[in-house]
Amino acid sequence: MAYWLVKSEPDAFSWDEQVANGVEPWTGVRNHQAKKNLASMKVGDKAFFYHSNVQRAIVGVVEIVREAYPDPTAESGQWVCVDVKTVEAVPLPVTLATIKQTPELEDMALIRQSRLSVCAVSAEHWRILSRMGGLKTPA
DNA sequence: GCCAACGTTGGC
DNA sequence: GCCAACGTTGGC
Repeated sequence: MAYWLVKSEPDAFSWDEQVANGVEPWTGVRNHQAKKNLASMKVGDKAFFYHSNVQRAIVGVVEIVREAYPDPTAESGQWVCVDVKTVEAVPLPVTLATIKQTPELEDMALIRQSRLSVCAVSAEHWRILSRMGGLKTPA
């Protein structure tokens, strides 16, 4: 099982909407590296849900429930999306500022490539972030 | 609101 | 195929 981090601007699509919807197609990715990550996702993989721009924090956990298929919002058909299911909220949102202050996390793709909207997360980083976020069941 | 990083476009 | 111009993203 792999771990990921997906970004969304709360103004466009927020964690509250994700919770309300339960299962949501993760569409709109228009970056080749992010697309590659989407295409690598497997059912059962987990991802942190990150609020970019306004809040800049990890606020929730989602699970991949459908692997990459053509993004219906892309006319060309050359982009893909996955379906993600709400798992749980992060009790203590982990802010970008905190992540940057944590030496063990400084080589995360999230930090190194701030514009990448779908990032891989290592198992170790996932464990650290889960603990920081106050999650009871760090995978 | 500004700016850095980065992707894309188009002229040559 | 190079590179300048421009647009977008996201942090501050």
